[in-house]
Amino acid sequence: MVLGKAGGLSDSRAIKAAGISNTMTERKDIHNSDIPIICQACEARHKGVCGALTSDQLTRLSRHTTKSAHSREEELHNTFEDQESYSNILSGVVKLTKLMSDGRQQIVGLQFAPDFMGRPFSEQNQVTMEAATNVRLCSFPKSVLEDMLHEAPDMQHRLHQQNLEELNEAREWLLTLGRKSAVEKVASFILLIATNIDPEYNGDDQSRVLELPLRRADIADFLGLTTETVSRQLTNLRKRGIIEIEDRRTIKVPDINRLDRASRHVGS
Amino acid sequence: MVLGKAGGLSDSRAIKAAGISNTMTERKDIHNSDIPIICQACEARHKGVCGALTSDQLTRLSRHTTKSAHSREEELHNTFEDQESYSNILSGVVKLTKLMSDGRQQIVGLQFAPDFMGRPFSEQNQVTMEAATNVRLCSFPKSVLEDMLHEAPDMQHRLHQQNLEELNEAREWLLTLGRKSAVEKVASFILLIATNIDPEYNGDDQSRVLELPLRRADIADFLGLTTETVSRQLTNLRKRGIIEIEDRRTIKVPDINRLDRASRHVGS
DNA sequence: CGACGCCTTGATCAACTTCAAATTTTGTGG
DNA sequence: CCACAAAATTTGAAGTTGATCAAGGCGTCG
Repeated sequence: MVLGKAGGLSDSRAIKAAGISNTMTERKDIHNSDIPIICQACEARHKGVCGALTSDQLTRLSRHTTKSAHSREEELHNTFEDQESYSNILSGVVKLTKLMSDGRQQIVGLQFAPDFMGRPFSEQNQVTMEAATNVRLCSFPKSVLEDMLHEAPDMQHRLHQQNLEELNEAREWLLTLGRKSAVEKVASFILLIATNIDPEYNGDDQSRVLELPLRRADIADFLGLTTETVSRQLTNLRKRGIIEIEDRRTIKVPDINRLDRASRHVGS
Repeated sequence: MVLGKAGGLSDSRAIKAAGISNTMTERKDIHNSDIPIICQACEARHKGVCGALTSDQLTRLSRHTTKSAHSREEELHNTFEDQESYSNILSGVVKLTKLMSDGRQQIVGLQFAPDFMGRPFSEQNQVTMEAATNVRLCSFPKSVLEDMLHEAPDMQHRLHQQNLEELNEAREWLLTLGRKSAVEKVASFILLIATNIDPEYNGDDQSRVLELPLRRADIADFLGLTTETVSRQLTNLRKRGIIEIEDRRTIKVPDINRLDRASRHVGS
């Protein structure tokens, strides 16, 4: 992953590990003194695959690590500087899409920080990865990561866990695509975002404001609908008071339980 | 898994390991002399997770192994004789389904021999397992298998591989459910069966006869359609000469490439 | 035979798509 | 900051696909 847009003209900036500054909050507990600086503020060290590594292993891995930034709609590849690589998502949302020869398209998954991107020990699965929002990645050469996987079974295990989670999500989505109406699909999507983006609480527990990481056309590709239908169902939900549309990318959910009900019930 | 139909009245027969006979062809190369008899003819020893075990490990596992038979439509549980368990599919097809509270249903995956059923190291994923055809299982207590997984990293690895394969299939199916027309869906289903059931060749490479493991209602639940639509699209394909319907459960595919085209193209 | 389960076929209907156009938002250059 | 062009979204009207409702056929099992 990293460096993009097939053609070559890309505005992604690759930042050598050493030169990082803005996102790295270097002050931390003393316990972190042996954690590589580049890793200290990284979510992947807690919830991601890197959490399985000792500080020594982390140090070795970090020596080959490269961070990079990518802008919206950029295609992400598992290559960096001619090396095959894997990445962790540091921030942003990545969409996994499948394309048919006649142009029909389906988003088959979304990945959020601190997900791991790539498929060690597995052949291609014919999905393309695209930045849905601006995205920052932390990438390592395949070989280095694979060595690490061999010596840290826990890391393999975490990867397995993530893959199982993806399988659960894919199956949940099969139900959504196969059996839900257009409104239910849109409600399900908003709910998915609400549960994956760290929610911004708004006084009480129920009301929250969401930043949609996808534009209408992407939502449509995710839900197997058209942009027009997505738009119509959003206004449908708005008129029923289930959501408020603050601006096209931001939605307020006054009562998440009502939204949840809307994602599983046909009637009004 | 094993023993079924929630209620209790079930015609599944549990057969203690020692007493197996019919499906076990005991003659085998001398190399197999140290392979447990119960495992000798088992596909799971080659393509399944058991393939990662040494004959010693296999022997230990087989001591706690129980084979069982289940009939069509029986619900399969991860329990046997009050023990939680995992299973390998010896023969038959198992459907994984999701159910909504209002009765809508979606099949989210099919499993064929010698797939492993169960989710070591993972919480529930809210799917129910049902025998689509008559099914034979080989089950082990959870604890025994989990111990085995700990001492045989290769077995974990195979399990991971199978899960990745399931993820690929689920994502492929997301494309089918989200973006294909009814005919394309039905064609895709037949193609899926053709590639998963060991095909019965018919002279040349292209023509083959398939036994459908699902009835129309199940196919509909798999494709997110109604039985009526499935039926209509099958006759549609028949009239176009892409399939021949020998009897409701058996279909002949004269040219698999035409079927493949039908699964991805809209027109006639 | 007769009942039941399963599948097919037909007619009508509703949901979603398609086509078309208006409106809002965003980006760019002066 | 404004003007203007391009992109994204919304809205409307008409068209299609697949669902729903309703019969009828076929095969199996008692």
